[in-house]
Amino acid sequence: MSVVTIKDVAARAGVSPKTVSRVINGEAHVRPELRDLVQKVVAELDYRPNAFARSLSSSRSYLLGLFIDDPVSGYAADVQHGALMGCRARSYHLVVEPVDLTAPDWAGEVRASIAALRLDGAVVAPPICDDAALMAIFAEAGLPTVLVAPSIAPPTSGTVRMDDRRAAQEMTDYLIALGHRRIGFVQGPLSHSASARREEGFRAAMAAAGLAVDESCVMRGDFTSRSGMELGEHLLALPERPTAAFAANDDMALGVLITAMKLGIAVPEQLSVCGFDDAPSSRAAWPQLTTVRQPKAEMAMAAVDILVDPEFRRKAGGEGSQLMLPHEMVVRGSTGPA
Amino acid sequence: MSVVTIKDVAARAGVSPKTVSRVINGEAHVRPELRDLVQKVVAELDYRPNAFARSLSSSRSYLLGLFIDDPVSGYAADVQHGALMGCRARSYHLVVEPVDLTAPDWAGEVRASIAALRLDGAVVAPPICDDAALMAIFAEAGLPTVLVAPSIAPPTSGTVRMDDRRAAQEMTDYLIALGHRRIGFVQGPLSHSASARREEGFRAAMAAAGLAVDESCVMRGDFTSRSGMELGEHLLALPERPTAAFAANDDMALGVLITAMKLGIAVPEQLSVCGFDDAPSSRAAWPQLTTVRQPKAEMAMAAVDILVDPEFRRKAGGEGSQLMLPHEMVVRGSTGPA
DNA sequence: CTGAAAGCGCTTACAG
DNA sequence: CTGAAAGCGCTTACAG
Repeated sequence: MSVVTIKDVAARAGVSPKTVSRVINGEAHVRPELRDLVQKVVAELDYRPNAFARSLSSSRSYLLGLFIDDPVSGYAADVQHGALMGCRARSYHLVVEPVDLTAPDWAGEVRASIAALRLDGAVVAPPICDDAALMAIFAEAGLPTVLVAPSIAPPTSGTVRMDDRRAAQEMTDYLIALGHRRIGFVQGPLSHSASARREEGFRAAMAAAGLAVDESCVMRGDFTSRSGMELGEHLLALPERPTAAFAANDDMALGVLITAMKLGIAVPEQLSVCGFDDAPSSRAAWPQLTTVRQPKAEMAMAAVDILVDPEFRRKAGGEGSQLMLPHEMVVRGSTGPA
Repeated sequence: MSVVTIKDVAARAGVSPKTVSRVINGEAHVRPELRDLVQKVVAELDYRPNAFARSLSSSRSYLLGLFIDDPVSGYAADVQHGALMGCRARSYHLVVEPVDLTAPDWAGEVRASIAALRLDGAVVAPPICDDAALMAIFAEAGLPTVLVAPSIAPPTSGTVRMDDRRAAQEMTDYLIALGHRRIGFVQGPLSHSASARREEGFRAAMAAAGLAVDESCVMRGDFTSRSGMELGEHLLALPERPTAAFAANDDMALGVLITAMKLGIAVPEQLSVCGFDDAPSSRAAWPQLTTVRQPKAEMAMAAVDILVDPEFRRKAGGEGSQLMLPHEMVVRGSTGPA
């Protein structure tokens, strides 16, 4: 049990607790010899500052909250991993707070966490980062907040995102370059702001290539593979079947893939299928899905950096910085020439 | 910003801070009228005890650590979700601590977390719950520790698990009942203790049915779908091809399924495939995988309960309790008559 | 550059 | 049943 306190270190080093505090926190104005001495004693005694005492007397908790809708999804896991790595690199700790906007007292629970834990900052994942009521709670608590892939950009400490629109456009350009002209699009749910941006990118690319979008080939899903399967049945039963299907996420693309398989439509020979996210399901499929890698972990890590590292924040554009991280097209076996 | 302190509540209620403290912590010996009055004031002022002050003066932090190998895996996500729900139900908070046993100073990082956060307890997920060095750190720190699905049962505060051996036996029984006699088995990696238990169950069922296990049909994978695909190629190229393949987890089963599909072997008509875990990948496949649902979230929630609820702990068998939670066979489309 | 004093917001013992 | 005192282990302001 670590029972070494700052007093023990001070006594052993023959200095005051305040000097030990200075050394630990890397403050200036300590003679080099003293600094070295204290550091030596700290190491010898294996002293670890009590985070609670620290945060009780200072205004910092060294704790960041990750507010997330559904911590079980693959998306959430990547975001969390990134946030975790960011915290670790900076000696912060991460408290994961699931937020269920449909629960009766979700707001009370969020407020309780903020108040009890004196969080130093919040990282908020989609889709809840688009909820105005939640944002209001953070603002009211004066909690520095960085949003990951939000739809809009409310006045928070910052946002980190990727260019969904452009990525969808690139994917569509790629399909067009393969010779596809009749391309089905499976939209994501309206509740996820990325849905709209991905659709915009798709339409922009089609328009730029002078291709008409047949609205009977555009249908709305809910990001589950089940909806992809159902919509796939409609799409593939169309009198004039599309030669390619682009789904707004991988799970739905997987659903389309499965339906094609059931119907005996060969992928990619008779139908190219592509998704978005580079989710685990994109690799579980066969053929593996062509998709867009979303820098989920990187976005979360950058969010942490903005929160705790003044220098990083400055470089990212200061308070309210809007960081855009690069994505990546991942071409696999599910797409081919028309 | 919540700046209401215990003093504010005490002053407004006309009692001492100590009385407020008693009410908040549900201690006995407070006159009902006073109790009601204090509770009313707490509600009015929206008072939230400062968790740090609380843990500084008491010995509790109201913080539990979830120590986990790879927070990105689907397994981890379920475990975490359960732990989170357990904490929420009891006003604890969860700090997720990834442990990479291959990192140079993982032990130092674990010690630092324990010391800085004064954790009240640790929930440890597989496979790291089988690491002796890690267990030694917890023991040395005097940290109550509950293991989820461990292989062995070192002297910790408790373990929560399912009966892997029996579940594998039931799955094998099921295949045998379907008429399968020649059954391939894809072993999990030796690093996961469950691998051995699942194999034992498979062999026990075969033996009980008087069936010989052809060792050429038993091969070791590493729990990835890639290994399942590779081993599937060997398995399905065998001169006497098995009519069923049982993989020690879903990802590998999925790999076998994909290989079968590539080779034009119909599932389940020509080959039954089943996995273990009820991972997301088991549903992403087509046909969907027959598998065993492992009560991952439930195990983690029970681990939290053992840690923080004396009554639950007593019911579970007191210190060092060994809790066994029920699993469930999930029969889907990937298995059929031989 | 260094330290003595006070205080963060609670709870633990101890009285009564 | 209730409260006054002391203290948890740090940091903040303030001196020097």
